[in-house]
Amino acid sequence: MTTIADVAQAAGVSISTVSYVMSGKRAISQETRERVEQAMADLSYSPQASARSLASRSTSILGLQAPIRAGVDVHVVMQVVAGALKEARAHHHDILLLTSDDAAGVERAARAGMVDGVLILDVETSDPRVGSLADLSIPSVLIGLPDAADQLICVDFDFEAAGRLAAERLAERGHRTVALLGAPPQVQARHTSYSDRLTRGFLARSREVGLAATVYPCPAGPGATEVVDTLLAGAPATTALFVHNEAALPFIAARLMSTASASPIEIVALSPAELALHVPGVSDVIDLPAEELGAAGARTLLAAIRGERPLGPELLAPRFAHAPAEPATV
Amino acid sequence: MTTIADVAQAAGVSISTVSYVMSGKRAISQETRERVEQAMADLSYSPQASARSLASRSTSILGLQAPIRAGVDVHVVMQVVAGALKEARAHHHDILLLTSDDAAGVERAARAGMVDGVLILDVETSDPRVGSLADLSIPSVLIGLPDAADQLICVDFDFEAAGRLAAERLAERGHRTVALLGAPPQVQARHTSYSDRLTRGFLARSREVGLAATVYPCPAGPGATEVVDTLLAGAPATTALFVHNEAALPFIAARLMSTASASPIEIVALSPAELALHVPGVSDVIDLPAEELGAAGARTLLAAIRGERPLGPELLAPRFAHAPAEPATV
DNA sequence: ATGAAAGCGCTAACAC
DNA sequence: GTGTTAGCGCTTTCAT
Repeated sequence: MTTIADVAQAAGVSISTVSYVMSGKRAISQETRERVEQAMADLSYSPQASARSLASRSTSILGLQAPIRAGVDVHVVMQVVAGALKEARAHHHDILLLTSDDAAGVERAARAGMVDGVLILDVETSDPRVGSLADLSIPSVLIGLPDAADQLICVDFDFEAAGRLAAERLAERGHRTVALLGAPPQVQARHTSYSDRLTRGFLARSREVGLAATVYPCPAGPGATEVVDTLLAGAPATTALFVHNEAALPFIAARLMSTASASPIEIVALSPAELALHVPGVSDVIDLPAEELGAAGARTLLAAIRGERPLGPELLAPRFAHAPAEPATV
Repeated sequence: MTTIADVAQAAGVSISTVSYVMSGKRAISQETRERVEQAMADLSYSPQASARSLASRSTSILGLQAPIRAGVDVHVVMQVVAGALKEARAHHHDILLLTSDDAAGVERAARAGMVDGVLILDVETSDPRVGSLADLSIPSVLIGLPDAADQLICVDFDFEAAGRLAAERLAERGHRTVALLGAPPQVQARHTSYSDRLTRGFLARSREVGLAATVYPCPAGPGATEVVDTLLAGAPATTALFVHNEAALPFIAARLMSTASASPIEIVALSPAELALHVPGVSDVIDLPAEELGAAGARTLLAAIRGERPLGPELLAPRFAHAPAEPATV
């Protein structure tokens, strides 16, 4: 195992010089720097993380608590994690996986000094995990928007704006009676923040633009088919659907296409773009930028670790995944 | 921040005594142990991971390289990760997420002494990542079975046996012409080890039991419907399907049910049990024990870190997810 | 059964 | 611009 002392000796300098070459925290002459870098390469030296961390009191590791829970879309979670990981690595940080749904795990990692900060995914409206977060010695960032968000750093997709955007688009298209097919029942029952906000935005804007709107929870998979049938039976005037449920979307679309009807029912989906763009029957997709969300969370956490505090929650604005049907010149 | 010195002082003992109380590496009198434990609790002491790791030259962290790649079933990956994480935590270890598909990342973490071992998921038949693994200073365990598996520790589901088991079951049921609907085209093209092994076992045993069997790659989602149509058109004698593709399964099942036929086509699925058990039209499910696989991988890695070497690859035997349709008394 | 002390490999004052 | 050195908080010999 090569140590910093080996490198120093090989380069004919002191160990602090080697250290400063690595950190860039003080000026080094061009010549010395080159000798040191050559020595590091020759010896294929890697600094020891634990020693560095003990001396510097920081780890270059972010804790990540991701949920593995019923109804949570694993695809979205994976993408958020991928985005966070990518961003973290881009800033020379690693990610330690913390057991899901376990406030104690976060505390343990924080107190053992294993991580410089924690990123917490899929936070619920009243999440039991947020309580202990405030008196942690390290910063934390939530992806999600809990009730007690005031004193916490939060990053999320702007679900409320997405709901409004969908209502506007449906109204523009001339619809009068629409429905929101949302998250699975167990997610709605938990009052997951995003589901509530989406609904609120959709209903509010629908009212403003004169849209009659109803909301249905929707199970993933083939079960979605029944919901569609129930909906069409109960509200036959419905001419368009706003679907926020990637796992149900193909089934809903398939069901609508097989249901012969005078005017086909239109679908606007909120989903990761690549999952919904090619589902036949979906006319518009509001992208759920999962990877970007993870990256934003990591970026904000890194900023917090540096001591920067954001002013309020950071909400990613909704966007349609492809250009609207109107001419691009508008 | 409380240190071991604070605890020692509070308990009126030396630092080493506190250390030995924690590690249990030498005998401590009942009385002393209690005083020390009391002091640790009073001060709510957590040992500092980096200091411990620097002194002991081990981290209690497992590196985990999980793929986030086209065609890989995210649900299965998540379950494997969950199983590994659970097992690791049960043995007081943590998990560091390593960037996917990046041999350099594994090396970096190993050489920086960030992890005591690495667990590598979804290894392909000829995986570029396995080359550098052998001359790492720390042990590694593959979940998957690459070609050059001889010198590497591998854990996997026994896909070949699962293929045979499916063929046997279909033959028992009286079928004569069957088909395997497998992984998405891009996975098969990569010659992912498991896909090959499943096919091999299925075809070999089919031949032995007099089954005419064909293999079709199968895209996830609605695209699967077309494959079913193609198959039924090309081989109308087909009376049963063996499906290994969770994401396509509901679509395949739905398609078969809508295709009115004299005798319905039977489906045996290989899938995580909870995903397939309740899909209508699926008669038998061979469970893909994803979580167990992750746990087995972690367990084997922990054993390897302790210095134990297994003799050959560890293959989890396939099992039907629920009791066969025959009377339980048989 | 317990204590003293020498490191582990690095960072960051404090020199010059 | 570079070197010296005192820690960082633990584990683990070596003593007793």
